[in-house]
Order: sequence, then structure tokens, then C-alpha cells
Amino acid sequence: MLLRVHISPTNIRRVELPERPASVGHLKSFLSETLQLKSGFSLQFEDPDFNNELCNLNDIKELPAAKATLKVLWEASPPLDSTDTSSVSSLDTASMTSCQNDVQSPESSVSRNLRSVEQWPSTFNIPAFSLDVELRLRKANEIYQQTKKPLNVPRDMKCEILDKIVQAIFEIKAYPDAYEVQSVASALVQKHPCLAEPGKRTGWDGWVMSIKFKLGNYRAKLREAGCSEVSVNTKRKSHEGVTATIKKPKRAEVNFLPDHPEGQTDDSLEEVRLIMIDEMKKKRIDSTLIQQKMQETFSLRRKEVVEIQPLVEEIRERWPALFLKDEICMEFFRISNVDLLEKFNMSLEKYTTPLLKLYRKRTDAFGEEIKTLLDKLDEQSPTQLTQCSISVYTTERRLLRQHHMYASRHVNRAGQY
DNA sequence: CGTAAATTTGGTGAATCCTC
DNA sequence: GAGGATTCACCAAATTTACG
Repeated sequence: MLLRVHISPTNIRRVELPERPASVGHLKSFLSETLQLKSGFSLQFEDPDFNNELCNLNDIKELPAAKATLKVLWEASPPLDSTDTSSVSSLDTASMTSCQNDVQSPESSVSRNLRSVEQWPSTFNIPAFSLDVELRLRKANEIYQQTKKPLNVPRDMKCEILDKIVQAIFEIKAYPDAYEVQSVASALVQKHPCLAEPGKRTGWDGWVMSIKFKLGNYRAKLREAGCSEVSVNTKRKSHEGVTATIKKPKRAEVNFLPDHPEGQTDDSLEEVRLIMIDEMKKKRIDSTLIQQKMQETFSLRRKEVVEIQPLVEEIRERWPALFLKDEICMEFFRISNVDLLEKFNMSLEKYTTPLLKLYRKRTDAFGEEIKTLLDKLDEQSPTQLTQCSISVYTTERRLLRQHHMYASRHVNRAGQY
């Protein structure tokens, strides 16, 4: 059977299976072998029963017969090595932020230092603690189950728990928001019920505070150790006198200013940049090479953008590949973990129905073009319409998009719809 | 009505306090 | 003394208000 496998926004592979796999597990191991994927992913498939919307693939029977489109979903970072007992050097995390999503390839080591390209997990994966803490927790959990008596967490234990949790958080981002911290705290109490705080509203409010404090203190540590992602946000420079005009990362900016990959310097990455400049001059551009080199030089590029704040024209000169369509998407994804096109299309779908209603109500206000367009849509069968399958008709869609923009400006101004 | 100024709000790092 | 908790000054974004 034939599969189309969506690994990342710009990496979509075609795979031929010799036969229908016996189970989801078989399918996963086959894919991880042929596509060289790391373990730790789940699969979704486009379900023809529901207008090709994505559904979790739990049973192999659900997979369409001859052809199917799959999406690889990367899970949260695996637990840290439990043999690694406390006293982890603070810089380690920075260099440990390997790309969980990265397709394992000979080049994958160069991108080690870039933060993992995954969104904040829906349920945070609490890492394994050191052996003694795990054992004590297990015991306390048993006691809690029988007597509902929560554990009075001793100092060393709290220290170890916060340490590991904060490091796991840093694997994803250095500045999680309040909601994300809450999700960590609730996941912690869910995994280890003995850590619940009885009588409190949620049972984990205290942990939220503790994790917040720990994050702050940990950032201070990293700053001292020279982690650029957090030191860039230093407001008062005590020494060196560097005036910090640099903003802290905005909400969406996850990879605001990552450190260089291990072993790389400004100069070595500059060389990589020059290779790309040459490649871009060629008639037939090797897109795989560009993609890999752009990933590799991400930290240098961010450094330039953040610290020098060059004009767009200068960036265009130094990083011509950044203006390729795919690379725009990739860069956006690297910075914000948001799939630009998918998000755009999803929003488009979301607002299509209400906007269509608006157009119908106020046909006169939008001119002839939208009128003919609506008539055309009316000619489609009702089921197609209800399923918003207008997306198939690209021309209409393009027109619609223009009208969306027009309408949204209109709505903003009027503010009355 | 649009823009500029003023004010509020939320979040930060640094310094310090406090407890084990 | 280490490290979690608290306080405080500061900044910038968001929101409100004032003005032409």
C-alpha cells in the first residue's frame, strides 16, 4: 500500500509498504526504519469518513485500504536519564536541547543546540527523578492511596524534583507562561498524588509558585553561565556596561536567541552562510542543502537580527535563502513553533462560515464579484457546502481570501459586527 | 474620528530575606 | 552556606483618556 507521510511542515515523504501492516506498532517501526525517524511519535491519519480530517490512529483497521495520508506527531521529551543524580552542571541543559523532531541524519548533530521544535505538550511529561527520590515517591504514593495522607516533602527531595522539572521545561522553552507552568504542576501532582496539597483549591497551587521561583533562579544561573537566550533579557548590566536595548522574547518567540550549536562559532557559521550564498547563485538550487544549512545557521541569523537589527535589504543580501517560500515557513516555525500555512488555513476555515453569512446578509456592500461567487457556491450540492469544501475551488478561495482581508479591515474599523 | 499622551497592567531580574 | 521565597524597581505592552 502507498502512504504519504507528513513529518514536518516541509518534509513530506512518499512511502510504499510491501503489505498492509499487522498493527499500528508494526507500522510505526517500519516507518521509523525506512524514514530514519527517532522513536517517540504517534500517528494520525486523514479519515475519509470525516472529510479527511485528522484522527488518531489507534487501530490498524482504521487505516484506509490502498492509500493513506499520515501525520507524524512527536511526543514530549523522554524522561531524563535516571542514573544522572543531581548536581547537573547548569550549562548542560543548554547543550542538551536536542531536536526531538529532527529526522535522524548524519547532520543532525550540528543542530543539537537548537531547541526542540515541538509545541508545549498537552500534558506535560514529568521526568524521572533520581533513584532515591523515585523510590521515596513510590512509597509515599502507596501510603497516600491507603490513607490519603500527603507526603511532607523534605528539602532535598523538593530540590531534586524542581531541578529535574525545570530542566525538562527548559528543553522546550526558557519562559513558559503561567498556564504552561500550571500544566506542569498539575501533571506532577497527577503522576505523584502524594505531592498534592490538601485543602487548597487545586492541590497544586504551591507547586506552581515553586516552579516559577525555580525557573527564575535557574535562569539566573544560566545567565551567569553565559546562556545567551536568557542573558539577552538582562535589564541591569552590572558590569561590561553593555546597554541592553534588546527586547525580551515576545509571547510567540520560543527560539528567540538560541546559543550556537556545540562546537560552532560565529566564524564557522559564517563560512556555512557563504556556502549558501554560492548555492543560491546556481541555476539549480539544491534545496536539501539549503534547508540543512539554514537550520545549521539559525543561531547566527537570530544573533544578527536581534543584536544588529539590520534592514530587510541587508538581510536579503546576507541570507537570500531566507526569502524562499519554504524557508520563510521553516524560519517562522523555528522561531514560534507555529506552522504558518496550516495556521493560516485553519483560521481561514474557521472564519469562512461566519464571513459567508456576513456576505450573504450584506451582498450589496461587497460588490458584484462576491455576488457571482456566492451564486457559484449555491450551485454546489448542499453536503459539499456544509462541509466547507469550498477549499477545493481554489479560484474562489483566492477571491474569498482577498475579501476576508478587506472584510476584516472593514470589521475592525466599524467594530460593529 | 484618528492620533498622541497618560495610565494601567503584567512580568522581569536583582537583591535580599529566610530556613534548613 | 545553599537555595527557596520575597520584595522591589523597572520596563514595555495594552488599554484608556485627552486633544485637535
